[in-house]
Amino acid sequence: MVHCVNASYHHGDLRRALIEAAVAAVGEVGVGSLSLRAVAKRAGVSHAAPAHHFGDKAGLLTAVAAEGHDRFADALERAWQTTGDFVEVGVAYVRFAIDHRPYFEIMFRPELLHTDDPELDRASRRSREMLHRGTDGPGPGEAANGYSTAALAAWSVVHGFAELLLAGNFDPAIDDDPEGVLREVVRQLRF
Amino acid sequence: MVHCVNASYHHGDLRRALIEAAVAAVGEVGVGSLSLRAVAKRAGVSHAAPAHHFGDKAGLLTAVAAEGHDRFADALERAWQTTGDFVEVGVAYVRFAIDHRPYFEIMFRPELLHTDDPELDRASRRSREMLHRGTDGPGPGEAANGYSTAALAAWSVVHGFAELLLAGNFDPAIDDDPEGVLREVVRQLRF
DNA sequence: TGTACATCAGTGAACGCGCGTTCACTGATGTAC
DNA sequence: TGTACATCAGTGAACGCGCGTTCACTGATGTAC
Repeated sequence: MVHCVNASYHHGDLRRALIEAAVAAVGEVGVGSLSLRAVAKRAGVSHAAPAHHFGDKAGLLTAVAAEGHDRFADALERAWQTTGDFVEVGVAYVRFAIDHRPYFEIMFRPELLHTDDPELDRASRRSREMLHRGTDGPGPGEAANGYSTAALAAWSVVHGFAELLLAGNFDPAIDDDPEGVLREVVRQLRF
Repeated sequence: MVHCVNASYHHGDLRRALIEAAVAAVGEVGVGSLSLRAVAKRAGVSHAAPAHHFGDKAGLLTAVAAEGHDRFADALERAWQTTGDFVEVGVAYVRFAIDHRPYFEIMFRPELLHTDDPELDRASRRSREMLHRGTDGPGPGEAANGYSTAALAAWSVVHGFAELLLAGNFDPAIDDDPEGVLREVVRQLRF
C-alpha cells in the first residue's frame, strides 16, 4: 500500500491514523470517554470511517490493544536482554504503563475487546510469555493452571503497583521516582 | 428518620435505596455503563431523584465508594482480629474484591469520585490504615512518602492479583480457588 | 498510449436512543399556635 | 384537639447533546484490453 500525500480521497493508511488518533484520544480523555467520532475528527476523516474500517468500537480498541501488547513485549524483552535481571523486567512493566498509559489502559480490559481476534491473541501471548521469563524453572510450584506461582506473584506485584499508581491511589510523592520505589518494593519481597 | 411503608410520596430512605440500586446496577452492567436513570428505575423513583439527592453522578458513586471502604475496612479488620495473620488480611482483600465487586470497581477510581468528600476521605483512610497493620514497625524501609515499603509491597500484590482476576486476565482455572492460589503466591514471596 | 471498467475506501446525511441536568411543581411531613 | 403554615423530598416534562450505526453514494485507484 502506497502512502498518499494527503488531500486525497483515499487516505493511504487510515488504519494507522485511526489507531494513533485513538491512542491520543485515550491519553486525553481516558478510555471510558472515548468516542469513535472524536477519533475520526482527530484523524481528519468522516465519523463513519472508523466503523467502516474496524467494524465497531471494540474492533478499534482491539487493534490498539494488539499493537500495545507488541510494543509492551518489545519493551520487556529489551529490558531482559539488556540487564538479564528479572527485576528490571518488572521495572520495565511499570515504565511502560506510565509512558504508554493509553495502551496500558486498554490492554488488560478484555470486556472492551474482541478477545477472539487472532492478532490480539498473538500479541498478548507474546507479552504474556515475557512474564514467565526468569520465573520459570527455578520457581518451586506450579499453580495447576499453566502459570507458575512465581510468574503470578511477579505479575500481581508489578500490575498492582502500576494500577494503583496510574489511578492516583498512591501518595503523589511517589510520582517523583516510581521506578526507585518499585525497586525497593521488589527488594522487600526478596524475589 | 422513620421508615415508610412504601407507596408514600416521600421515600423514607431514598439514600439507602439509591446506593443499593447503584451497587446492583454496577454488578450487572459495570461501572462504565452505569446511568443515573437505570439506578432510579431500579429504586422505583423518578429519574431526577438521584441527581436531586446526590447532586450528580459522581456524588452517588462517592457515597457508594465511602460505604465500600467502610465495609472493606470491616472485612480486613475482622480477618486481622480473627487470625492475627497479615497474610489473611491479604486474602480478605481479594475475597472482598470478589464478593463485593461493584464496590471494589468504584473504590479505587478517584477520577469517578468527589475526592474532597469528607465521608469518602474518612472511610478510605480507615481502609488504608488496615493495610499498614502488620507491615509497620518490622519493615526495614520507609519509602519517604508516608507508606512503608512493606505496606506498598503488600498492597501492590493483593491489588494486582484482585484486578487481574476480576478483569479476567488469569486462567479461568484460578477461579476455582483464588484464595488458595493467592496464599501460594504470598508464600512464594516470603513476606 | 489511451479508454473502459471493476473495486472498494471513505463520505455525509439521517436514524433513533439514552444520557445528565433543569426547573416549576406537588404533596407529605412535622411544627407552631 | 384542630388549623395554618413552612419545609423540602421527590416529580415529571422538557432541554439539548453526543453517541454508534446505517446506507446509498462518490470518486480515486489500478487493471484489462
